[in-house]
Amino acid sequence: MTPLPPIADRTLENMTPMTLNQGFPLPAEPDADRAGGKRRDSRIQVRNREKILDAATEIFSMYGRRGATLDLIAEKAAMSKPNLLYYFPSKEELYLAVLRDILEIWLQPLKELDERESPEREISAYIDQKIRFSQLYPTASRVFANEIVAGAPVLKPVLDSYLRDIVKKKARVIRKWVKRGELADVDPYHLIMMIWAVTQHYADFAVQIDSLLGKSLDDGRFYNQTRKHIKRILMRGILK
Amino acid sequence: MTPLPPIADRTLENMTPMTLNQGFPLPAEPDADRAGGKRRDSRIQVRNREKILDAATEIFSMYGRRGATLDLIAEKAAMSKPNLLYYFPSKEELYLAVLRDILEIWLQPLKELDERESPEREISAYIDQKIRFSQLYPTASRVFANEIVAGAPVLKPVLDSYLRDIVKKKARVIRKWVKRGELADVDPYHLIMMIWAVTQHYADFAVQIDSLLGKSLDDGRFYNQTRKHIKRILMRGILK
DNA sequence: ACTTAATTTTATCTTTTGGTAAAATATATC
DNA sequence: GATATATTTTACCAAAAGATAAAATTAAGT
Repeated sequence: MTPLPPIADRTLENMTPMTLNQGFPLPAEPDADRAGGKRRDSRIQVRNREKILDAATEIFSMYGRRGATLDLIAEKAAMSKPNLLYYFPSKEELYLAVLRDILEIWLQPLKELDERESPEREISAYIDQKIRFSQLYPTASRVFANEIVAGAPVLKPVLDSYLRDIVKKKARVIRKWVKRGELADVDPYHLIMMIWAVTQHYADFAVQIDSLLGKSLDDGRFYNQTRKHIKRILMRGILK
Repeated sequence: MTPLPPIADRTLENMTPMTLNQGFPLPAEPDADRAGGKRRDSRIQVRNREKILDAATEIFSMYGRRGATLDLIAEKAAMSKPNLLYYFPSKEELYLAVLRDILEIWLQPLKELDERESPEREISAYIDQKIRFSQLYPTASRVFANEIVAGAPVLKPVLDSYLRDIVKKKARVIRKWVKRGELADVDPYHLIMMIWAVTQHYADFAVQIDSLLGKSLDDGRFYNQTRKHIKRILMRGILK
C-alpha cells in the first residue's frame, strides 16, 4: 500500500449546502414565494433556517422522526414553536429538509470512484472520505441511520431509484478492477456495504465507542488511528 | 483458512429466553406478585406477554423508544391498550423488558471467545454467531441499534459497566493472540468494532440492502454468501 | 354449580403535541 | 419618518397518547 494521497479539493469540507442541494432527488420545497416576487434568503432567513436545521438534526438524531417534537427543536433553536413553523411549514417538511441536506453529501464520495485510477488509491480515498464524513457530521449520520433503521419510511423511494443506480454503476467499476486482476475476487456490493458499515459505525454508534474506549472521532489521534486501522484491515483483505 | 467448524451447541437458536434473562444487568421488574403468593406465568400470561413483546419489538424497531405508541403496539398485539397495560405497567417498562430480552443474547457470543483456541477458529466462529443473530433477530437488532444511535438513553449505564468489562476482557484475549504471533498486529477494540459494524449492518440497514440488492438474510443463499464474504475479507485482513 | 381470582373491556382523564389565528413588534424602503 | 413588509409573540385548538378506574367477563379451584 502506498501512502495516502492528499485528500483532493473535492472534499466534504469544501462543499457548501448550495452545491449539495443541486439536483437532489427528493422533491424540493415548492418555494412559491420567490416566484411570487417576495425576497427570500434575507440575512435573518438564512441564519434562522440554519439554526433550525442544526437543532432539528440534533433532535431528530436523538429521538427519530416520530419521537422528535417541535417543542424540543424550537427550544434547542432558541425560538418559539410558531416562529419555527414560520420557517418550515410542518414537522414533516423540516424532516425532509434535514434529510435533503444530509443525503447528497452522504453519497457524494461514492460518485467519485473512478475506474481509470487504481483500486488501491480509489478505495483508500473512498474510505477516507466516509470516515471523514463520520467525523464531521456525526449527528447527521445518525439521522440518516435512524431513518434507515426505521425502515426508510421517507427515503425508500430514493434508495430504490437514485442510490440503486449509483451503486450499480460503482459496482461495475469494482468488478472491472477485479477482472483486471488488480483486486481480489470480492463481491462489489458486499465490499461497498462493508465500507459503509465500518465507517458509519463510528458516527452512528458513537456512544458505544465512547463507553468502551472513552474516545471519539473528535480526538484527532483517535480519528487517525481508526482511519488507518480500518484501511489496513480492509485493504489487506481485498488487494491481491 | 480451514473450513468452518460446525456451530457448537452453544448457538443462539438453543437459548431460551429463560437462559437469557439470568443475571442481566438491567434492574429486573420488581415481580412482587410472585412473592405475594399469586400464581404468575399461567398459560395465558406467558402467551400474552410474548405476544406483546413481539409486537413491541417490531414497533420500537420502526419508531424508536419515543416514537412508538402503546396504541400501535396494542394493535399489533391484537389487544386493547388497557389490556396491554395490565401486563406491562408502562411504556417505559415495556421498552426495558424488550431491551433486556435483546441484550444478553446480543452479547453472549462475545463472552465465548476463548484464548486457548486458535484465533482463526474463534474469530471465525464469532463472526458466524453475529451474522446468525442478524439473521434470526433482525428486528431486535434494530431496536438495539435505535437505542444506541439515539445515544443509549437507557442502556448507557450498561455500556459503561457490564459491556465495558466484557469487551476489555476479550480485548486481552485478542492481544494475546497478537503477541503469540497468531494474528497480525491489529487493535483488539477496533477489530471488535469492525466485526460488530459489518455483521449488524445486514440487520440494521436491511431496507437499504433490500433496495440495492433485492436480497435479505432470510434468503439462505444470500445469507451464506454474505457470511463467507465477510469472513473472507476480514480473516484475510487480520491473519498473519 | 359456586366462588374466587384473573383477564378484558368501556369510559374517561390529563398531558403532550402539531398546528393556527391574529395581534404585536421589528426591519426595510421610499 | 411614514409605510409596507417581514418576523415574532401570545393565546389557543383539536387530536393523539399515556395512563387509570371500575365494571364486565372469563377461567380456575373446589
